[in-house]
Amino acid sequence: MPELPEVELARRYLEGHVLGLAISRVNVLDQGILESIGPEDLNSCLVGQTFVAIIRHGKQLFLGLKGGGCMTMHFGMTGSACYEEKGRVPDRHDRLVIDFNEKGHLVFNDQRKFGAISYAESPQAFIEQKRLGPDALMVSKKEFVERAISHRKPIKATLLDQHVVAGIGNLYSDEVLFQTKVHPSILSSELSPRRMGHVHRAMGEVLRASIDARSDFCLLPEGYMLRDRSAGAPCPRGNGHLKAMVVGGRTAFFCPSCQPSP
DNA sequence: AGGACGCCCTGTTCGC
DNA sequence: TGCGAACAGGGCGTCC
Repeated sequence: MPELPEVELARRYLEGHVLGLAISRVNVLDQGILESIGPEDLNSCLVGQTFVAIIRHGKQLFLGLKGGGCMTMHFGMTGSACYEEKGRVPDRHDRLVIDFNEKGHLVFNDQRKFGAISYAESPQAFIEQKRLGPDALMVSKKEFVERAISHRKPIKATLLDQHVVAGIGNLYSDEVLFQTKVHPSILSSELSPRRMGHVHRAMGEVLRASIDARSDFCLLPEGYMLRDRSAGAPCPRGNGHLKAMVVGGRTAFFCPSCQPSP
């Protein structure tokens, strides 16, 4: 499930593969993934252009165009992007293919179609239009604490709210709360600034650790619950077993012993 | 403002 | 064995 670390890895990957290539054709295989733009318009926005920068904000990617403007890309749950040097063996979940003059292709694949592609004048314009909060890796402790503490809802729901901070999904929110020993259903507004500061620090550490591990959970440090996030799995600190509960409409895994209920 | 749903979508897993 | 229900999950919309 692409969250900030996976999207950052995709950003680096695209940066290393598609910059500077001349776009010759956009082939929309499934219009369902286009958001507020049609295939023809997207085609005319892109053809003849080149990508000059790949920018990430939270879980959102922006492929900046030489002539200004950018293609936006969101991976939803199952989305991925890859560059193919030669002809690609077609996959039934390929949703959009961008051909380059140099013969390569950028393929956007998305099994469950929760992903989205659109066009924006700038990343900033898109971020404002969607009212996304600051990026989880960029936000200062001060701003994060202020924003998060102002919400009277479970801390888990606050971390998942992209308007508060952008980039955290269900899995990493569990890890951040486990690392800080905070129960997922404690109200954000009930946490002291000091503890919320700890959540901020853990958020940065967890996201960076996952990027460093190339998002391979097996390579995460010992003591990370994402190495085995399931009900009944042993607590990484040896304090019993993990438990599942629904918070803010999502399944949260936590350690009842390390993260005492409010 | 926030909670509780429902919907989108499809592959997997579970229960009968 | 086989079928359908439940589930997962990000984001958005609706109603209370």
